[in-house]
Amino acid sequence: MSTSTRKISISQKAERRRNSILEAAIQVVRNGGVDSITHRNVAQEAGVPLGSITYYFESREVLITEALRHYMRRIERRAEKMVNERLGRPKERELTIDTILDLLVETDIAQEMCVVEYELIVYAARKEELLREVRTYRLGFESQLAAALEQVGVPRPVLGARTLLNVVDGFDVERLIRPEDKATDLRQRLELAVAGVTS
Amino acid sequence: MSTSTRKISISQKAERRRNSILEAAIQVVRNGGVDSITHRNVAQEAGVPLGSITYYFESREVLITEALRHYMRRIERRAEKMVNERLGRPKERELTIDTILDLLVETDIAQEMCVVEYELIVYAARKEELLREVRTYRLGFESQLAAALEQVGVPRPVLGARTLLNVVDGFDVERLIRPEDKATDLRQRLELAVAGVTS
DNA sequence: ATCAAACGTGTACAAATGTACACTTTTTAG
DNA sequence: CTAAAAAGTGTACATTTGTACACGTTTGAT
Repeated sequence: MSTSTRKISISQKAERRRNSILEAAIQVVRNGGVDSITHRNVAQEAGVPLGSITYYFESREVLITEALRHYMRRIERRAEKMVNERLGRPKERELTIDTILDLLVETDIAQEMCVVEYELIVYAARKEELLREVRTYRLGFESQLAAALEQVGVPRPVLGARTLLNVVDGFDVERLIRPEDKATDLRQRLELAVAGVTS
Repeated sequence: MSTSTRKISISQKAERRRNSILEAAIQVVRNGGVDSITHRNVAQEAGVPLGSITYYFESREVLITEALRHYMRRIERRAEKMVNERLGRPKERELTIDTILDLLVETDIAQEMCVVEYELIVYAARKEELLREVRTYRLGFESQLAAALEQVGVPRPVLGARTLLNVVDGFDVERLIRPEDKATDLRQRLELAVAGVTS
């Protein structure tokens, strides 16, 4: 049994090391974009020797793909956590359009996130397999939002969800271009769009 | 006089050659992204010798920047032309929300365009000077749309314009991920959003 | 304790890249 | 027509890149 726990703890250590490389890779993307993901950059950022990168990832493309997958999973976890916190006690306060919008705005707060998000999309646009994963990653948010909208009694929840998410995406793109803008403005625009959605 | 015309025609020729390199560079971006802009790729695409690239552009970064500028100017011209065609005879039919939406949808038709557009934005996000130019490039559309909305009597034209453009951007991003979708869907979403804008 | 096997690292190398620059070709002035 | 100057091109090279792989180190069974 001691051997098995030892084994597990070792593979856990390796797992952590692998993860820290992936974290470093995402950080590199944030700072310099996907094309600045090089073995040497990532190794330096992660504080591991060059050889470790090729040891844990068989090629640069795999490293990039895994890093972007890692990013998607992290965002999914964060979003899930936020939904639970916000909508955790369904009987205390009932679901309203307002809480849905709050959720959208607050899930979106991570300004540094959107940089990686669009790097991801632009990169994935040319990689068939990764693109499929990005599709389901984003479809997840869409269907969650659509379900929430339906619950609130919105006439065409799917179309509504898509439109609202379009506004969020467009806002994020705009924020890439005008980093100074605050997220409060997003709330206004969502309210504007939601007026059409609810009618 | 013959000398001067000769001079002009030569510099025109050089200008055309430069332009064809820029066109080739944009084509390369379309196919493989900004990072596939290499001297050799662009030279091959343009059908010019390698040395010509360094001759016309002092560095790779300048080449990329100029190519993206070239792209922006082309889109601006195209949009202007489309506005003129659509709204050219102001007395024949008056401006309505519907014609504005038509314009937005039709200006957006170029699916291959959006690939370059977001490559541009993601690249420019890290280059201060180019970013400023992208800002004014996009502010141009925003203020034109806002003016049109105001003319139609929309209460908050600037906020409305931003929101509608967000929908368009979001739709384009979505189209990067789901290339099969048609632009008819964009119309529906804009109608949804516009219901909020006009109220 | 020992040794094989898995794990991890440092180095070396081939390929690709940006760019300098010697060179040829074309243009222009006298 | 001729020579100087400008325009354009081909080549060579230093640098950066991904990656292979020989080598040391740690782990686990006996």
